Amino acid sequence: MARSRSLTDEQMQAIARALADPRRFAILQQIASHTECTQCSALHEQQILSPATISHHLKELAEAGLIDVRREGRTAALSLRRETWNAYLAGLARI
Amino acid sequence: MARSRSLTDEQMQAIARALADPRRFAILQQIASHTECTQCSALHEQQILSPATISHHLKELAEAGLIDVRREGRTAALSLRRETWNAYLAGLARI
DNA sequence: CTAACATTTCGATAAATATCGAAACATTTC
DNA sequence: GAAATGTTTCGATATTTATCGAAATGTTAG
Repeated sequence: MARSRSLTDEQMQAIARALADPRRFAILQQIASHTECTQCSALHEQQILSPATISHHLKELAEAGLIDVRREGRTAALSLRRETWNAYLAGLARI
Repeated sequence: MARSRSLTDEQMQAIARALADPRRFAILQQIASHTECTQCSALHEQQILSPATISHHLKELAEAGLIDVRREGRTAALSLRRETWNAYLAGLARI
């Protein structure tokens, strides 16, 4: 079980912002259900977005702490950080 | 217990967008903990925002289904719609 | 009905940001 | 090391949107 300490207001906001864009959220969903998204290009095909834009969104998600990006050469393993995700849900629930 | 049916993607998005702005989120929090926010002007004093802007944010929150606004003359009762809120949390949890 | 108060609408502005093409940057494989 | 493949950075653009002041609208009380 992930050790999720509670998030600061800034972290909460960063995540809320990251989730606000529909495409970005779609990307996150795709990563969460890890269906073949070991690369940017996989996302590129499924979403109708240029590699540049995908790259930008992945960066945002990573900076918000929502995903992990492990690069191994030309491949990448994208994964949802459940720890952050749960902490975010917990934060919202505390409203 | 409110019978919250699950939200459409559009509703989820609308809420995510509504939560993305820090001021708006602060307003929502204030409403949720209903400390004396029976009027726009109360919010006006606590947030550093013009009435016009508060009004705008309240509209967004209402349109996203996050709050109820019951006006009674010059007073208003603002309240969090727990039903929507829970449905949103449930939607996110389903990722 | 008028004065006082509270909120919304309107119009404008400034800041944020999603998007892309092209160029630069890795990394692997031949 | 050159070609191929995949990703990021850069610069530019267009859209969105948060914000406000001022005017308009509504509501209560004298």
